[in-house]
Amino acid sequence: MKIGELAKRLSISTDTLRYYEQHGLLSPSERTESGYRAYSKEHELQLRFILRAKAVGFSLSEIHELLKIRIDKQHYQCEEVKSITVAKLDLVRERIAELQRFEQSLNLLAEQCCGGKEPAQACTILTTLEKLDGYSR
Amino acid sequence: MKIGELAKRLSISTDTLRYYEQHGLLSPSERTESGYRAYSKEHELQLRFILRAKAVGFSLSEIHELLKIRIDKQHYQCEEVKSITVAKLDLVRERIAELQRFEQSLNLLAEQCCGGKEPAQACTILTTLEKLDGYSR
DNA sequence: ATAAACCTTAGAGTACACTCCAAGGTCAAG
DNA sequence: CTTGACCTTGGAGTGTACTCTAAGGTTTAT
Repeated sequence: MKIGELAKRLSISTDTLRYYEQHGLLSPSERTESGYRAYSKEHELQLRFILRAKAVGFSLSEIHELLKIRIDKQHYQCEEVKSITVAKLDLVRERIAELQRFEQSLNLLAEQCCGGKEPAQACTILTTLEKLDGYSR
Repeated sequence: MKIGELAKRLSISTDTLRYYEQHGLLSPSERTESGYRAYSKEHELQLRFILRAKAVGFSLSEIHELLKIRIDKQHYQCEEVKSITVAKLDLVRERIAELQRFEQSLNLLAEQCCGGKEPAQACTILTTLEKLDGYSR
């Protein structure tokens, strides 16, 4: 399978595929005589794994860790896979909490503001941002 | 007030202050004879505004929009300020929803996995990522 | 035989918000 | 009068995940 076909099958670009190769996520082991990348069925499975891991929120470097384990399963333990997952879960939850703080503040600002054609001189959003105490992260 | 003093007062770096200047967020109007930046009380207020806007989640380019309004309040309306805020709120909510989908998936993966010393060959996280259907976005 | 559609590489560009560096000028204290 | 703490500039580097470009080689269909 050449790069264009694999890309089309999984709806990604050939650029992305080359990028993944550069970053050690998916390297076709063979080339055709003319130097074209040749991907096998197993490469397609690995790419599906990558895309699914991305879809649940893993970054490429986390996926890299997972791939090392996937490729050499017998030398790793469930524990290690789970700890990558739990670490990611913690990260995601932290990020959600941060965004929820933003949401709260923004919602308050939006609710207080009349949003009308009044000149912005007395806009509560502006004045609140001017007066608000503290701005920790 | 020289750059170092302002930086210390608001606990940010002088690099950041110069960065904000380069990006049109806060430009000291004066320089000392020797070319040092001189900030006024009003500059400090504007910087507080910037930091507070950051603290509620606005990006620097959104803050740029807000500053244009803040500086020239009489030529803008509440409506415009509110629409920037609501647009940001929508963005934040979208991002939260995405992260919550990640959280759901990751949580499911983590819960299913024994997390023990068992070899990773039968790890449910790995097998689920291999089997899972679809990977939209 | 030639045009279209594919493939190759290295390298630059994107967005975001800094952060760090080198090479040099200025200012206050001892 | 020198040391150290400050200030200046331009430019490069960071991390993430691509995306695009140029300049060229290959394959396939007509």
